[in-house]
Amino acid sequence: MTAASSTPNLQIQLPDGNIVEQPPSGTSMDVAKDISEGLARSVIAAEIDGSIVDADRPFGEMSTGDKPIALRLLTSRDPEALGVLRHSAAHVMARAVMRLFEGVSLAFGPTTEGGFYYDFDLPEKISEEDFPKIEAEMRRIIKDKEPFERFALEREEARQLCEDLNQDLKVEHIETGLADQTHVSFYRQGEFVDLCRGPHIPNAGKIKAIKVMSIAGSHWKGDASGRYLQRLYGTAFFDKKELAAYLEQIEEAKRRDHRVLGRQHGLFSINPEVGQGLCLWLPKGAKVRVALEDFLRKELLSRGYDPVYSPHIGRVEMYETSGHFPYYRDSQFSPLFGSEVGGLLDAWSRRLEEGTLDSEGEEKMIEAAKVFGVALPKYRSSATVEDRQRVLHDWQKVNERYLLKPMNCPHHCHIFKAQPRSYRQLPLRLFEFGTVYRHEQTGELNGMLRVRGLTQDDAHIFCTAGQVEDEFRAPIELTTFVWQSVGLDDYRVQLSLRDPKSDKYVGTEENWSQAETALRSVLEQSGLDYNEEEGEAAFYGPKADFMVRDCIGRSWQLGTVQLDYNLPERFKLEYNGSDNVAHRPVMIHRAPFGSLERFTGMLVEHFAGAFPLWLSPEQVRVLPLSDKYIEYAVQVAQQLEAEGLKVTVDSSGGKVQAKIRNAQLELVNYMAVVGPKEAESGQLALRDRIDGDLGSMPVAEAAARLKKEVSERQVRQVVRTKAGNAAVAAVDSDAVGNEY
RNA sequence: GCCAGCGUAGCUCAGUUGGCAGAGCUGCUGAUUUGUAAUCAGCCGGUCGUGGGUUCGAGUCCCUCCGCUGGCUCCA
Repeated sequence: MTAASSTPNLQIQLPDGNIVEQPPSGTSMDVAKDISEGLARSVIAAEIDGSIVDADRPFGEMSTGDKPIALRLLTSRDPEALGVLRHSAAHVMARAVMRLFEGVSLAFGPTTEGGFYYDFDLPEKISEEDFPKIEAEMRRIIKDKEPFERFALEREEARQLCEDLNQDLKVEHIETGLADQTHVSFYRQGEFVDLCRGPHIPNAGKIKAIKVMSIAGSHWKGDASGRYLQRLYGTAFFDKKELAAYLEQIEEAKRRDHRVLGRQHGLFSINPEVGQGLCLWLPKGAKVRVALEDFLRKELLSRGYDPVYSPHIGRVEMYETSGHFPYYRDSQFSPLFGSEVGGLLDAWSRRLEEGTLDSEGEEKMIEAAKVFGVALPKYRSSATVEDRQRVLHDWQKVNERYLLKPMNCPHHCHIFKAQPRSYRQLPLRLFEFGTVYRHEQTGELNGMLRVRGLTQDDAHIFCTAGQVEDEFRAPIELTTFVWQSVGLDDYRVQLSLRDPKSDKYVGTEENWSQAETALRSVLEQSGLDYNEEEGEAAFYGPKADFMVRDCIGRSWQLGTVQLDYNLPERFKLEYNGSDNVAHRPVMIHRAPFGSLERFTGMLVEHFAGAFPLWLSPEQVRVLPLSDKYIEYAVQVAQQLEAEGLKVTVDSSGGKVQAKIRNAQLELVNYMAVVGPKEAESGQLALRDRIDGDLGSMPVAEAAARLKKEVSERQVRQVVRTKAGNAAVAAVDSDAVGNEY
């Protein structure tokens, strides 16, 4: 197609298999132009041999050998293109900020799931009032349609350039983060030059819709002790309609906020006087939880789990054995001491460990302990800090210290140990809805999603190494079953494996590779969508975490299945094998819900408060036409209750229209209107929250209908249609079972 | 824990340059006796998150603490 030149042309293979030729200076854009001007206009970037690059990168820079270069032209229709657009929009935003503010130091500006951000260090505080002028400046930049021009420099030149530009964070990054690079790339857009890996869109005019979303704090390279930066969030799209839809989705998420709906519908309450992060389950919320617990308990019992119970506190020594106490000390509530001097010795011991206790302070501690009647004769004669700590620790051991339990597993390990175990008893599956307490940082607390007192649907499976595969498969099947039962069918799994280069892991090499192979093969067989993350495993074993996507597209990390080689070792768990020799079991932690608090909060948002019948705290409300029919209404309610349904009677005055409106707004699944006709014939007029009036029918018929819906755990997915419109619409009124 | 914003009745919110604390819903009382998304009237309800300061005077301006929200860091 193009004229031959002295250097040999490169072969470019298009997705349809066709091969075109380009000189080494040719670009993806040139290929596009050869195909059509229209295509060239819509090209955003290119995928070359699997990596995404600028559309104007010469092929010569990227040719790796004699194979044809695989080229895919990306337009706004390709999902990858949006990321490129947003990254460029981040540059545009940074450029606008530099035009508007003095002394801006640029950090990083990556894309995120919903848009992008850019971190800045600048003397002035950016506030929301600045957003309109930042957006206006961005629009001016976009209107100029200036290109993004890439150039590469040697590291030292690059460092010098950043220094000349007064970009000290970039200088630091070149010196540290990019220390192993010989060349680094920059992008220039008009007066704005930024150290950047790219790729970028051909010119700023491709950005059709932008919005600056929010401002927040962040830290340089994520180090909480590092330099404090201001993070400006924004988003960008190829189309104004897409931006509007995105903003609408955010509004929708706000309307579904479980904290708002939880209060509005009387599900739960979190009150600072009760305690930060400690939730009160109000009767209606508790009914939802009971339904979830009953459902799961029944499943577990039928799947070979044994119920157990354990107390809310346990001796600190047990958590020293498990390793939780020393390792997670800062996110636990302080220990409860059997003796009033316990707190003093604890603080004393910590100071010794931190090395923050001078001899004067040490003397004061000794004196203070004496006041409490505690003499520690061996303390002074102990030479080393370790010996002194041991003296304190020995005293603490005989004087009880308890921890509000942060984990159930140590208790369950002791249940395993409570009797001699034979291989014939394995796998042993112990489950408990165990409430644990963790002193989460104040800034982390979030409604029911992050609390300080939470109930895990916890279980620990003790099994032989050979049983790992089966015992890993079963909880995964259970988890997916449980989620489908509540109407969640969009999920994926993250398999977290060890980092082969690290030595922080416990357990033998053989166990790990055997376990990782087993987990991978289970996930492979299950057909689940999963990805592997090397280095993300816990130090004690590999794990599979479940991410669920709710009906408005948000991801939640909920259930988990984790292998553990550590606790059986620490608690010296053993079973007698068929060879009559003691063996160490493998332990599996698993929780399909994660925590009842978080799971319920997520469900509230997923259903926008409108629970399916089987989970609903108020399944039927009987509405007497007037006071005259309250008696009959109560009778109907009793009949429905006798069938196991959750029923209330609205005995307030007023018209039935008002009662219906209230019941609809309170998301009661079914209404039963009763008046003279029904009272005479032993009927009720059933009204469905979703489909409206279903007509009169005998009470028994209505009960049977609802019982069927409950037992099938039907999820008739509900979606709010428009802003402020409380109407709920069935996506598919013929939906049965768990499908929607 | 760090940064920013916010805190007025049970809930949602108004409250002007500093000048007598308001509305709707909820709740209570009464009237109404109702057929598939709002019957009417009256009443109750607040040390304006806490403590201090500036001022003749503070919901409003300043400081402290507490709490909430968003983000950062963390998440066994």
